[in-house]
Amino acid sequence: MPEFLKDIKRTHDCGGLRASDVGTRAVLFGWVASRRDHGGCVFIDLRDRGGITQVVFEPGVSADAHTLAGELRSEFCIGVAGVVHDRGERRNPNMPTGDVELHCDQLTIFSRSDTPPFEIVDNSTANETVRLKYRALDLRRPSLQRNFLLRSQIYQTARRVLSGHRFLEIETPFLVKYTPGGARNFLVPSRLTPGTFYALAESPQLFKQLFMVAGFDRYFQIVRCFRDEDLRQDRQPEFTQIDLEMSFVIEEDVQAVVESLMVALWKDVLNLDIVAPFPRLSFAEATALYGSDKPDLRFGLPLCDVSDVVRKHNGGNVDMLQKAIAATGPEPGVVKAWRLPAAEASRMSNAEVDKLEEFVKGLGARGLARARIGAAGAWTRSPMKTMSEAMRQDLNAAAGLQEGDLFFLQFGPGKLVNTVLGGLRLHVANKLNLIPKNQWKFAWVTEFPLLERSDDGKLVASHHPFTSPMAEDLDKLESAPAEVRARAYDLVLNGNEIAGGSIRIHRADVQSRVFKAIGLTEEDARAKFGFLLDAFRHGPPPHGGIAAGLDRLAMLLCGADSLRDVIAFPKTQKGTDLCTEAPAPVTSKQLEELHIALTHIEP
RNA sequence: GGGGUGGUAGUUAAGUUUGGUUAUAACGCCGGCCUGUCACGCCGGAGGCCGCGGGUUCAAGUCCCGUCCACCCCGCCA
Repeated sequence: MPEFLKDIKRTHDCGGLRASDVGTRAVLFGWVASRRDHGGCVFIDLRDRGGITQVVFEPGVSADAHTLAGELRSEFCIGVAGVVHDRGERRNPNMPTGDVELHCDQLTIFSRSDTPPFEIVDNSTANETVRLKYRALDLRRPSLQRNFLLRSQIYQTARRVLSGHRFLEIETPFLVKYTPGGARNFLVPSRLTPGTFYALAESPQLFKQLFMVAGFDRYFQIVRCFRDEDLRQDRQPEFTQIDLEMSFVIEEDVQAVVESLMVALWKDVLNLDIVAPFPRLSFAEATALYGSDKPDLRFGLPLCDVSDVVRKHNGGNVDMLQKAIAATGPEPGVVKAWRLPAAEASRMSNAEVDKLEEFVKGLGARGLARARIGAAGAWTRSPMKTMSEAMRQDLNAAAGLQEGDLFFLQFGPGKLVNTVLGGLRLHVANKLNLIPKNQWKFAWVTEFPLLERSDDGKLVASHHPFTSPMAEDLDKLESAPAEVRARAYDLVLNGNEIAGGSIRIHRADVQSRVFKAIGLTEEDARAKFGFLLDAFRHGPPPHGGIAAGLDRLAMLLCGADSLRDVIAFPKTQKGTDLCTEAPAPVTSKQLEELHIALTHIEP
């Protein structure tokens, strides 16, 4: 008696059989996706990662197999052998294998299954919580299997493209020295040196710069990074980057490599031809027009800065606007407007418009000044009734307002105004379905500010302290440091930041001026990055690089809604893994070994 | 740290506004019948700490307070 696995080997996967296989014997292994038991005749949909094939059990073909098939239930793992038959008139056009079926004459049940906690189907309605708990079952769903197939293709393409550009794949440590600034690190206690800690690397940044000093010239790595920050739909505490660094380059060289990678990814994964080079816009343009440094360019509807108009009229007899432009300090007050043209505005009821105020309050706004434009530029339903006619007319002209338009004003610190109006632009566009599907709008956002104010008003590096300032702004490093632009660039796709990088500083004099600008003394710098500064004393090449978020790329290429659908074992928003129940307490013995005592919390 | 949405059979939801008999449905599950289904069909059945803890009340899924969990967002993410 021939045995499955030993004598009877798999001949196809469950997506492979076609009309051309009719008449041949085939052996399939997989899981019972569904059964339709007609008593005298049993149908099984058999699923594996390749697809689904209908298997038929009839007493006339094999009484044993037919009897055993009566025991089959969802998610039993089985092997079947038999002859491939043409389904003729009864074919199923909805399945790739729908022209054929396997008439099973040998069946083995490898293992049985409890009733699954949710149905293993593509359009599963099961709550994500229960799916994450039973992640292995969730990962059986064809749509998730496809996501990981595409993700695997991304690794292959990245390696092929970058190797083709002479990049060397070299690994860097995860257990690294804690460096302050930037993302919060996960800490790992050292048992061998009690009282000291490693940090989990938030990125290989400093190591890849050492590679350039080492003369590797071009490095890349598909690398896990760890950041102990709050999670989002597009942010996980551990995530994967396609990280690269190149010597003897300027911005365009790095960007060209990334563009070639994107072109190849879209071709290999989606068989789409995207056009490079991608358009460029400066950080100043992006935030001015879209209120964001990662603008969604699939639709227009830009913002409009009307600070000058309001300033010219000294607030136009509206108290809150007067106060807004009078604000001074590190964050001068701005007034920005957003116009929703009549065609779209007519699709929003006044009640819906009023609801937008609640939405923007959630973004941190105090309120939402707004108006519907009536005949002859009159403002209706506006809370700013005291506004002077002169300023109203100037605002109409500045924003290009026409009858039927909706008009929104936001004022205050520039960053908040941009968050609010940029968020409103996206919110309304989503609500009104103004964002075209199946479009890929890549863009480089360039000329980021080198420095920014932290909460306590001190200047900090906005990217990292090794980012090179733009040559034309170098002389402002001491006189107007906040205005210095960096040789930094982000790649943006459909409103997502998918890569970010910069040309680095390789000159010691520039590096110490940047340290000085962020209030870092020579001693501080040595304590924090001494190993890098030491290396840079021995002929560092000019260099720059970038890191692309592989998970976000996978999410976009898969059309997934969340990073959790392209990461095999993702964390929840509180950073827990519902499948393994990490993080978890450890024993007091383990803590003792590490010389760690818990305060306030019992182990 | 802050704002919002949700939690009711295995699953997805209704019921909560206005407290009142035995908490409803679909899918799934179990048993029976069925040789052409593919959302199979027909007959029968089981299945509930209404997230958890307190309170108000003659009476709480429903009202109040607290808390936990999940999701979305702001801050944060050099």
